[in-house]
Amino acid sequence: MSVENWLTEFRSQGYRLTDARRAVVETVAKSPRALTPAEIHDLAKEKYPKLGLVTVYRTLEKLEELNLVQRVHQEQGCNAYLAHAEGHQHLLICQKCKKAVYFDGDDLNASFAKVGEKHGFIVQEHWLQLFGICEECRENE
Amino acid sequence: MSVENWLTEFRSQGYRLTDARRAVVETVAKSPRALTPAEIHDLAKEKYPKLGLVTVYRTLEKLEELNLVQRVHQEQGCNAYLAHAEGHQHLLICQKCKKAVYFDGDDLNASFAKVGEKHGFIVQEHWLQLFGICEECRENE
DNA sequence: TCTATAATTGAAAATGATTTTCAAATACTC
DNA sequence: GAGTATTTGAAAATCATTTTCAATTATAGA
Repeated sequence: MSVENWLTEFRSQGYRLTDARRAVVETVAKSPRALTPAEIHDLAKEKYPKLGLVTVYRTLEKLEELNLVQRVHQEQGCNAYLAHAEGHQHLLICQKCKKAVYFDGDDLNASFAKVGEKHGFIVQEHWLQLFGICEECRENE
Repeated sequence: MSVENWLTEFRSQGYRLTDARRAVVETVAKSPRALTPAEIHDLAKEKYPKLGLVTVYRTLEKLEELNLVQRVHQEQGCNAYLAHAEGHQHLLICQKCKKAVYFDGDDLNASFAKVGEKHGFIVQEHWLQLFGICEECRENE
């Protein structure tokens, strides 16, 4: 989904379109990797210098509510945000450059249900994230 | 691994055995679900009333370092600790009572490697957690 | 275009979790 | 049992996040 779509989505929920929000949305939408609120603040200030960190938090809250971004959990912390993929997707993250790629794991659902059954659980959700090294990073060693 | 083993392990690393540590270790080792530092503090104070929250943090740090506990990530937060399983294991967590059960997912490794390959990644680690409702909780509806 | 108004803003203060500091208490070695 | 280095809890410091609030701004309607 493009930056414009995000902004339209924002408007259609009754939220106003401001320069501050535009700067945050563009920053997150264009990033190849998950960013923390502080990182978003730093990057987005280049577009809109007056931007306050509080507004970053408030905008992320709304973007999460509209399902346009998701929070990403990593060893280094659980407060980074990434543009959300359509449908149910999983993440593949490069341990070096932190680039995130979505993949679908539909074929794994049956295995997950079976594992649950074995332990008396009815599985309703799952979290799956793969970590590795991407091609680019391997080449630039 | 039993509480006594944990304490022995502690000693063999040169750490001293104190009542405060014993209380923390017993609390975490015996819990069927992941606990936050504050929860551990509350529970362990029943065994050792003088216990300070700071000591809970410090003891958890050491237990994590010795691979006796692991941090568990959940929707509600990422600061809960659980006794670690032997070898590489995954978690199945009840969304109602929060009980955690380990399972091994060795048969999934090949699928994970293949997903990575498709995107140019060499997969080195993965995080997998299943959430559902356990048998007991279904019965007590 | 101009105006009225409600939403949004950033700064500062408040909060909550975690970490650091430090003097007193203590586990362990000899 | 004495000496010493480790560990302790309380209080202070830190850091991320949230709340408060007066000033600013986007938008709807004149």
